[in-house]
Amino acid sequence: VNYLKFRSVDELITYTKGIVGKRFGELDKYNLLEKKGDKGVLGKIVETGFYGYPLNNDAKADFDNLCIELKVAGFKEKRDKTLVAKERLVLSKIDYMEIIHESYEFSKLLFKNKRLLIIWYQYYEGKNYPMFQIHGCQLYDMTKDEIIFKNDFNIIKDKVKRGEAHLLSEGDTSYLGACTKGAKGTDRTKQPNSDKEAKPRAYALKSAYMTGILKSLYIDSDGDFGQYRTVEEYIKNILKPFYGLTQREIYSSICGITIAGSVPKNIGKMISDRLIGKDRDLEYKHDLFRKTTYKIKNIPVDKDYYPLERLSFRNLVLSEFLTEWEDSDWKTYFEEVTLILICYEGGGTKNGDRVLKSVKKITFTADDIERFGKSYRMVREAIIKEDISKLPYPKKFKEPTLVIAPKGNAGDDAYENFFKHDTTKSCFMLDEEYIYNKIAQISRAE
DNA sequence: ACCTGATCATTG
DNA sequence: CAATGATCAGGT
Repeated sequence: VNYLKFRSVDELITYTKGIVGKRFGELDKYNLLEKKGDKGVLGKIVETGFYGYPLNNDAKADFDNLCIELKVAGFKEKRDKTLVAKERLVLSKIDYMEIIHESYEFSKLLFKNKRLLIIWYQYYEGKNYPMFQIHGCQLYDMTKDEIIFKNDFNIIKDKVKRGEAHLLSEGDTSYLGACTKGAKGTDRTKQPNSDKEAKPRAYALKSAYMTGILKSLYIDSDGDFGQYRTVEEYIKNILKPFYGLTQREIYSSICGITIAGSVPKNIGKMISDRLIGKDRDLEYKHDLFRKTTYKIKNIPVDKDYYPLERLSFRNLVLSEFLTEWEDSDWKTYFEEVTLILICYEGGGTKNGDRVLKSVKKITFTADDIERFGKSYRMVREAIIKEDISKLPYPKKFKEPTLVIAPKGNAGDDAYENFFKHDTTKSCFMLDEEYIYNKIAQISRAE
């Protein structure tokens, strides 16, 4: 039986606004939170405790008559105080045998409906669900992003068609990810067109996309990308007038002052901050930045795009490594981030005299992610055993990968003082050769 | 000539 | 005043 409780969208929204401020504890009239392990429990609590649907397996407060699907999603505050979605939103399982015969339009796959009624609650690490509070609700029309969804779907489909289901990764696509499914990472399933068994995967709205939806709660926008289709195009267009110029020349031409003393090590970042925007302001600069996590990096390369330096990431925080790799923030970060590399050519030249060459974009594949997992686990083990010798020092790897490196001020003894403060004086760095290979892969694909 | 640990100017 | 984004520079 379908409960046609709401006859119009307005009626539904007006009623739903009443949920804001409530906590799961007070909504949970059937004590569903006491049982553990049910992933969809929050949705059920809202369906039964707020919309009054009966508690049985068929109970679905999906408002089919209005073509609206209910989703309960969490957000959290990051260390830098920005708000992000807690996790990706998993949709249906990908049936490898079926997908190759499906077209986007008819794929039963994704969303039963194209409008989502999202109820946002705030999640706190290590706290209890009954205390979590609902902060807002929103009707999101996904047809706005249809072009990208369709493209993402076809990327996944084509890969399976080529017998490469085992090579699928979240990095392949923009909004619609193929995320791994199954409690054990060792589960494998059959695929057409190849004898290799692949990890079972599901369609999911990437968490960066969910964050984008969250932002549309408080940033106004019409979702118009204007003349640009991709972030790369947008950035290249901004940098176009400066190709062939040195860092010093670019800086003085945009700031009006020449660099007198020593050249700041982050002169590239100072330039990209001014020209393109600071990383945290990007979302306000252009809608393109809204639903994917972009990170702008500046890097010196030689004439073949071989990096002269490693890529550094933010300082390691001990407490972040309490989480196992599979559920870690670092894994999510590497899965979802798109690095924009602004390349300056400068073999034999010093910082400041390097010449703006080009822009490259890299994302990480499942294979990359698994390698990074090794480094992560080494840090985790070092922390658990309080033994710095377990850290992923560069010399520990035969092949280039993600390694640990000091990052601080004179006198900080990054390794000796590794356990002193939660935020360490060390960071992850990505090896030059590794980056070179990523750049080469992308250039080949183009 | 690299690696890899160390360091620095800028930023929030 | 510590975190960030990156380069510097000493030892091999």
